[in-house]
Amino acid sequence: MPHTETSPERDLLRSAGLRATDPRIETLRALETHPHADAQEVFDAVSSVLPDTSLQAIYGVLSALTDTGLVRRIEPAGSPARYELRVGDNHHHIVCSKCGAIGDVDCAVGHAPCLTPSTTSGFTLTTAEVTYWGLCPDCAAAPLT
Amino acid sequence: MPHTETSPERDLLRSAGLRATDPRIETLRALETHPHADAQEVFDAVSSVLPDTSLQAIYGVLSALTDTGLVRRIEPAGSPARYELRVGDNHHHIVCSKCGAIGDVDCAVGHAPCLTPSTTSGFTLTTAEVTYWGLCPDCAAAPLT
DNA sequence: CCTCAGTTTTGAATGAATCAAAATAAGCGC
DNA sequence: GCGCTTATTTTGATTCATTCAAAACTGAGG
Repeated sequence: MPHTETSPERDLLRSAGLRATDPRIETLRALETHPHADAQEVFDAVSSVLPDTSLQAIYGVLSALTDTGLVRRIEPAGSPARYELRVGDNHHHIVCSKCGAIGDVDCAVGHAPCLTPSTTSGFTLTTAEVTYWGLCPDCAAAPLT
Repeated sequence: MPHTETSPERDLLRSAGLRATDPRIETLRALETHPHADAQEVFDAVSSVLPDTSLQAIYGVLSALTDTGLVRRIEPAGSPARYELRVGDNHHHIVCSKCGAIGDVDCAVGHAPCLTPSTTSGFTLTTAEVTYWGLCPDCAAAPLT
């Protein structure tokens, strides 16, 4: 009888109109523990609790969660897609250009105007996305490798 | 005797310390004609002039040009890598979330401060990248398909 | 014009992600 | 609680963009 009991993850799934399955519940838990994990990392984490889970199931879960807005997908250049729980929304990401590590960055200061482009080539603008690039603490500390 | 004559592309390559080969010259020309082209599109354009060129050669050319800063590589989520000639640097990109088309956008207004994050999770910041998302004129005109 | 390192060709391999059919199970109504 | 229906997962194969590697070639300095 898998997960007859209630849980925050179960409620979250149900309120989004999704069935509360074990892989989905464990995927949400994995993302709590591993922010910015990619599909493989989520799979590894879920597998340790549900050994019969397939990687394809994880892809399916992640895309269902992304479609319903429970999870956000980020795709930095040169990195596989990464996922994070949607927690409010005022933050961007900083990516280590050496090792690919990702950090959260609070919304830039003084910027409501910043993200308004001056021209849009005829496009209808819906969102602006900011990605910062730099070095994570570890890579900055080991510049000579 | 391929390209003994001088040309803007040849000079550009030589001044970057690269050998002026036909595939490189034609790749630069292809990017003048096709801004934001991906490797396949560059290959198609170059092939029409140099039928013996291989796709792998194009990948090699693009990575040499990118490494020397002659060309900039952009990688919007869900799109293969795209390339553009480095022309000054005050612009960002707007991507059509429906068809993937890309447009240039002049630097956002009033923004020197905008791209300064308030916290950086311990990362050393080097650059900030802005990507706008929206609908291109064509996709905005055909919302019912 | 010759030589050699930088390039390209040719052919194969990788990694991330998607597709599809069959098997399974969540949660509705009874 | 019990089936039924449909959403979800499993299983297995496939696509696409990109990279790797060895051999053949060629630009350009001497």
